[in-house]
Amino acid sequence: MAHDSVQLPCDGDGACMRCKVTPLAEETLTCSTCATPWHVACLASPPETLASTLQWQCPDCSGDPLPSAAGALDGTSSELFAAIRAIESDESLTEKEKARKRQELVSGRVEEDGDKEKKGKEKESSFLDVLDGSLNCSFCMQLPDRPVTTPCGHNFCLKCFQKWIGQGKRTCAKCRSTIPPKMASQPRINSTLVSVIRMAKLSKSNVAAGPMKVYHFVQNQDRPDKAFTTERAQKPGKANAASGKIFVTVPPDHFGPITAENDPARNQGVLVGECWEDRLECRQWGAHLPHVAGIAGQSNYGAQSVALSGGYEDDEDHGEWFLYTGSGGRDLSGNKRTNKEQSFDQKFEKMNEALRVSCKMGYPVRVVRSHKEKRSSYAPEKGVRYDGIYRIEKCWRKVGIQGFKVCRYLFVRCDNEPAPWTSDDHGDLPRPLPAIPELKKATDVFERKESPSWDFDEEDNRWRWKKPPPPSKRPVNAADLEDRKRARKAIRQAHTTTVRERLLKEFSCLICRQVMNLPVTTPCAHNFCKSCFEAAFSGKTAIRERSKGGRTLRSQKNVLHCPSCPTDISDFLQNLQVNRELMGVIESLKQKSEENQDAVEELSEEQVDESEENADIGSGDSETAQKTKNPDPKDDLQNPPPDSDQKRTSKRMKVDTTQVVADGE
DNA sequence: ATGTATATTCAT
DNA sequence: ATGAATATACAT
Repeated sequence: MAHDSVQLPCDGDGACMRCKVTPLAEETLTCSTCATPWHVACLASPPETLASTLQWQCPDCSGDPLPSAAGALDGTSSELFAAIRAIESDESLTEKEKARKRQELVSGRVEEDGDKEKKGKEKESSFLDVLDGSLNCSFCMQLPDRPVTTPCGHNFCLKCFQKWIGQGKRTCAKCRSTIPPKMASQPRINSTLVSVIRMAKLSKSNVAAGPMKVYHFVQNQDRPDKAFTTERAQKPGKANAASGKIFVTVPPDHFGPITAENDPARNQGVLVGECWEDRLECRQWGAHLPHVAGIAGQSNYGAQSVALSGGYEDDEDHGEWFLYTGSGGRDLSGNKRTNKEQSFDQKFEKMNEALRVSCKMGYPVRVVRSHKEKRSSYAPEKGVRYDGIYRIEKCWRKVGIQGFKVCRYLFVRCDNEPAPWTSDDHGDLPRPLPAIPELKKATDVFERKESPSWDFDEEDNRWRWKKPPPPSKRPVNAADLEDRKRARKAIRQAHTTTVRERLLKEFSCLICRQVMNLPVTTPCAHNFCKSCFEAAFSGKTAIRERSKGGRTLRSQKNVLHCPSCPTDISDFLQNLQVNRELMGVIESLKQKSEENQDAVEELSEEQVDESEENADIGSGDSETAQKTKNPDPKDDLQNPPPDSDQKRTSKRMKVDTTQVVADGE
């Protein structure tokens, strides 16, 4: 640990046992598990977001002393922070009252703004009561939908705010402060507030549905350590950077979400809401590979991802859907990398054609938004953010703002996780296409005729591959391949280790402590290797005496004790039988463990590729993966079932030994 | 193979 | 503002 490792909670008097100061209430954090108060300033890794604050566990309970990263909260957030903690630590409420308040939360309203259909009259939740309505949008008096926050610290729904601005108003509807032109023209969604509202709903569903629902939505505290860059890249900063290692194991032409199976580094996949510093770092996690270009794709195959970076002024972002402009049409001769001036028409070729193919096939297209997109309220404040899967529903050409033709694409979100800007507790549902006025003047309109590859499954209630994704045409580079092999090997070895451990634990000889060879089970139900057992009685066996025959036999017989207990097992010794049932179990377990080992060693590169492609089919939906996966026996080795088999066998073993014991007696 | 385009990034 | 390094796709 790089930081000071001493971490102590507050004592009975509320004083921090580390700095001896009694912190203010706002500086105290209570562990969600053990309810111990801690001084925030003395924590090695204080929670960085409000969401993580609510569920914060103290170092003792989490056992997870992550290095600290500065996570300064702005003024608005601090208010919220205090308000939320007020709910948490409201001592005027008994547990019963808290439960009742929670119940009210459960029955609280579902937030919908005026533009959508109201879902009946819903009463204010206790969450709002506690916050004193301070978060509410002053226009619709509801928790803000797509919240935006003015510099004067007042919150509104994006749509309410835009309506207000649209009426020519330039003062805050709540305090009459002047709204800066930038805020008026480019309101940005307050992601902290999104988290707060989402969290309120979480705590709601938490009470209603028992276990906390896990949302696959990340804030930056969940990000891994700084992405790797090559030595070369580190010298002059990120200019002239080599791209650095790609952490995920998807081929470059992989369509759809990047799932945990393809994330050996974190076993998590690329989650909606994940942010990166820049395009290079984004590339390292596979969300959008091109370092410069906005479209990733191949003209004869399809487009896998796009970046909304504000490079084309015709772009129009509505969050769940947007109008995207194709690339090209600009003279970039020389070493220019930016030239906003369009000097010729765009055509459906190269990347623009790749997008059209994805439209035609209904492929899932990953979307990242860059902070450079200044005109969109949905762009992140900084860096590049993964916003999930979209489909291209239509494309066409029109005359762009600069007078030359541009390719146009209607992107509509279709992800199973909620977008980073909504506080919804569910992903996208199929929605009607928006009306596009510019389509009236469009040429070369193209609409998908066939059924889309990625579509909503009404039974599963989620988006998934309805047709197999196109097979990867791109070889995976050797380094990646090695990574993948290593990752798989590690997983399998973890499994074989547990098999071994179980073998040792349940089937070890009480004498040599090894897995039994030719197991014998005594009437007193102790198990040994036959050889160990016999060796324990070498020179003492009664067998020889017996072979002499005669009446004195019984009286001559020695009393021989079981090596593990005082039971006389001399009779058993005289007719020593290997427990063949038990031996069978042990043999099969040993074999299984060895097969797994062999599988690790024998797996050729082709086989890795093959299984990787199979895994691709279900990416974004593990259940689908199961359904569509080839019934290749190797798959079983690669994804061994959980240890249900083992439990069964070990149970059977117990029955068997009882049988043996009964027989013996 | 070689050259060029591309919605980047950083230094000069 | 402008140039250089960089990776991918695609044309030559």
